[in-house]
Amino acid sequence: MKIGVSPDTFPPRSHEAKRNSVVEAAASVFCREGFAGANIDLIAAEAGVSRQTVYNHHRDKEKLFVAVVRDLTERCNAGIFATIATFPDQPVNLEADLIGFAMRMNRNCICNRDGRFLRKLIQTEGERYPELFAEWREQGPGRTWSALAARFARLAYAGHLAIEDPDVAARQFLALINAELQTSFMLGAIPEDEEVLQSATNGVRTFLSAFGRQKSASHTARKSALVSA
Amino acid sequence: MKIGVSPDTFPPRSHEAKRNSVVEAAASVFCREGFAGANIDLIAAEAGVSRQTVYNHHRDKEKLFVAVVRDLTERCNAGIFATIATFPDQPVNLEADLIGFAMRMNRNCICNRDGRFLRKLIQTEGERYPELFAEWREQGPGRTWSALAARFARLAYAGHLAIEDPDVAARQFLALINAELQTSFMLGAIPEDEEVLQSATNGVRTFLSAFGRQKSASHTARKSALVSA
DNA sequence: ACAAAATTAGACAGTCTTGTCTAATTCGTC
DNA sequence: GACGAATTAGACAAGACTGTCTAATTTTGT
Repeated sequence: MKIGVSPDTFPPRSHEAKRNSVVEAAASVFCREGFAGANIDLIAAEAGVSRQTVYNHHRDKEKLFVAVVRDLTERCNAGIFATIATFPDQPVNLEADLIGFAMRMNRNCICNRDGRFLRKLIQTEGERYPELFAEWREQGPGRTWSALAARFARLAYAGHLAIEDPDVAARQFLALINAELQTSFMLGAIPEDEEVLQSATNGVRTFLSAFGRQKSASHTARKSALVSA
Repeated sequence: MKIGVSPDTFPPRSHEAKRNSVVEAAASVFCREGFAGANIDLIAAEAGVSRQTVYNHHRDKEKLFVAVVRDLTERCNAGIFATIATFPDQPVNLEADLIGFAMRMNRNCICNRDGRFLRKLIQTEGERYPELFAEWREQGPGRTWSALAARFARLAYAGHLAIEDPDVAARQFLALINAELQTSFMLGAIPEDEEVLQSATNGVRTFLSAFGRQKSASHTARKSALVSA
């Protein structure tokens, strides 16, 4: 097929490009419909590919599902580590810097397409593939949490925070910055930027009230600084 | 109801009891297999009832699903309100009382059967039934969060806490006490009592570090009080 | 005990889905 | 341009599931 003359004819794609199309379409359909409800014909159509091509690349539905989860896990972990690399080790304005970091974490790792998809697949099919998700658990939460904990430990060592257990603090940091987004996450919705910013801001402020050294960020003194929705 | 004579013969159950059996079995199967993967024959078998009886009580699969969600929503809300009624309005030992409340919340509302099932159904099928889950959202998180916020506002008014926005504090309280259970929740696992206690204890301590009035609960002064896993 | 209502097992048609197969077409590469 | 590999559309068998129907049995209310 030569470059499309008509507007609805797409240029041909390579072998690898088709493989990726299939995995992406499969991720979308598995998330929407669940494993049992996902229809291979629909995946093929959504990938712009024939059904036989799906079976050529991935032997059967189950292998395709595993490929989807591995792919998402890998990309999500890469994104999380890339974002953790932007952690404010030498903060200028600790509150502002942590809010910025929280926003990057939310936008690039938790609320983006891959993050939402992976979370939903783990939630819906986690019990069906124990070994697959044990693998995710080790490489995902296990390593990313301790990487984040190390950054917080560094901040504490430099005297910016008073943290006793960095692992606990890291988990609580993540919990706090997402505290107001739980309902959206449950329903699979994509929260608005404003919501994300508000949740991150309120979360970081409470985090600093608990772990900050100077009392400037204390709750009793920040009445006028509340985020206006 | 006559007691069964032979050990593997169950006594007959009333019309209503069978209806409940069906809804309970359906909740279990919908959660395990998803809506598309749920098999009516399996639900009937698990309920100890014939397939036709399922169709007699609930016209079709979709109606049955809706009945399951409404039932779970109602029971979960009742449980949450009953638990909120045990909130420590006149705390003796604020930390211990809040940890106790957090444990009740977790055990009776979040980690119990109904809570896990409802959460999973919302996560997996929420997008398919927008109006049904909008209803849950209003009656569940909407009302329970503000009820909890009212209790925190009362504690603040009585001088036990320094809270600026009770709604934010309530959401952050819930986020903190579950901060260490997120991975278990994702995989649908039932966390051990020890895990729940540790998460609740660490969460309440951080909450009090941020919102407490007296500095006795401050992070810098509680090194020796850390929960031993 | 009797009549009405509910329940049961099983058969059944209709639909859908998976995974295979084939023959024709297109693509990548030399 | 030509050859081998990849892709395509479509048919196809095998199986699973939903929802209906029937005839027999059991339960419930009176």
